[in-house]
Amino acid sequence: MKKKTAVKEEKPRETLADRHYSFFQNVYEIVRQVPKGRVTSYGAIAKYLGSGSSARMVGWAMHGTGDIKPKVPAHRVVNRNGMLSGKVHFNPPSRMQELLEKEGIKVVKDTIVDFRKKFWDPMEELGL
DNA sequence: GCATTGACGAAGG
DNA sequence: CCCTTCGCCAATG
Repeated sequence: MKKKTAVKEEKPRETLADRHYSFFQNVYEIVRQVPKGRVTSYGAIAKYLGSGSSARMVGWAMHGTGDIKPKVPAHRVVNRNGMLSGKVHFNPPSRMQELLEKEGIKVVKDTIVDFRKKFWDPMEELGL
C-alpha cells in the first residue's frame, strides 16, 4: 500500500464529536461546580475533559450559557492569564466584573487579583 | 465546500 | 518581552 500523501497522517485521536456526551454539556457541568469566590480557566476545563488543546471550544461553548438552565456561572471562567477575556460577551460587558466582585474576587484592569490563589483546578478538585 | 473567525494556549523567533 | 504561528474544531460567510 502506497502512501501518496505523507503530509497528512491518520488521526487515531478521539475527536470531540466521538464522545458519547456533548462536549458542551460537559463544560457546563464543570463550570456549574466552580464554587463562589473561585475561578478556573478554559484550558483547565479542556484538559480535564481530555482535550487539552481544545480550550477554544470551551470558550465557544459559553455562547449558550445565556439561554440554558440551570444557570452557568460563565463569569468564573477566564483565560490562563486571569484576564476577563470574555467580558465583552456579557450584558453589559461590565457585568462579568461586577459578578466576580460580588463574590469577593478583585478585578483590576480586567485581570483577577491573586488569580493563582483563586484558581480552581478541576483536575485536583474533581480528581484525575 | 473552502476560507475565515474565535470567550485559548503553547511554542518559537 | 512582544509578536507571530500553529494546533484545536465548531460555527459562520
